[in-house]
Amino acid sequence: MGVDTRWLTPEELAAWRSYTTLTELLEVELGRDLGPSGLSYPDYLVLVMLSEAEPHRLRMQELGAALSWSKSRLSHQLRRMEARGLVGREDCPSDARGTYATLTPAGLAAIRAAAPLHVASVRRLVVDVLTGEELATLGALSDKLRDRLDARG
Amino acid sequence: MGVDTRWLTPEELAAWRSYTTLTELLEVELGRDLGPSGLSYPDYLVLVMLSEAEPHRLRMQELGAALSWSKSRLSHQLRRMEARGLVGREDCPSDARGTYATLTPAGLAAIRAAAPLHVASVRRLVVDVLTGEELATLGALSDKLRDRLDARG
DNA sequence: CTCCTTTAGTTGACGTGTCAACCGAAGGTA
DNA sequence: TACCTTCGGTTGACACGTCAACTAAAGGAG
Repeated sequence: MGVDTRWLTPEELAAWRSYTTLTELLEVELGRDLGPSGLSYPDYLVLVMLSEAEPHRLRMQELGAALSWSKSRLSHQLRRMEARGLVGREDCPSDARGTYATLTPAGLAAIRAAAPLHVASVRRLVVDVLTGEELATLGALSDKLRDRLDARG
Repeated sequence: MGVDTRWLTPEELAAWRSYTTLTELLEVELGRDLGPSGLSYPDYLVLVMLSEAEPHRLRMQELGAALSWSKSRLSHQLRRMEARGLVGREDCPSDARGTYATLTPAGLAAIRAAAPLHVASVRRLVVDVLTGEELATLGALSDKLRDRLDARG
């Protein structure tokens, strides 16, 4: 068994490589565009979540779930960001195990400065390159694949 | 200026987040599925390229171009793989600056063992989840975006 | 109350990837 | 010949992310 692998057809392989190559390039490019702001892409994602919360704080728990990040990834990321003064940590009164991640004034200023840059980057590289219909299709296909990922695991 | 940022519409934002979330999850999942083989995803990509070459070797140059990797990324990756005996390095006779990356017997054995695992993973997570038409659409959209990326820079 | 499992989060070691600085050879041009 | 730029590749410092081990509190079951 295992010997009878169903290899990918040339068409399947081509489509798959197109997709993976794109995502790798895109990630690098988005990160580079964000560079001038002094924020990395992970930094940006964290700050977006915190700035959308009211008040500007979230349990590590919720933050991790919203980003689909592992506990340890989040913990490391916040440690680095805390060292740079972008976020803070507070104990949770109602659950002694819990921790709130909070947005500092410096973090708020940073995300406000970076957001226009990032949006312009996303538009230039993706959103404005596709028609509305194409973008919707891309989103729908992504959702379909994601559902399967979540379902199985 | 810059103040008049064209923010993403809710539809655009939703599609964009679907796409990015998917790719993050997918990357983690593909890496995990490859785990039992002892190879990482980057390892796998390098070995695929070398095993497709005849004889089993490529100039760093070509390898980097084929993978769209930076020189330094490739150099680091090969150093680590060489230490594990998966690849070797040879001087290039015709250009004293050049280096060949070569596939060792251990590297060949590793890729032969890992390939069925990886293909099964790609099928399970992506290829077999979509219809042929959907997959082709995904590939075409990726190509379109990639063209724009290459064109601009 | 005691024990046990689950939940929340942190830490350390390690593989990965970026950037910038560097080195030596190749290939002009004067 | 000498000079100068480009090319091919390596290195070091540092940011990122995974896994596995760990601490400590919460929430049951007996």
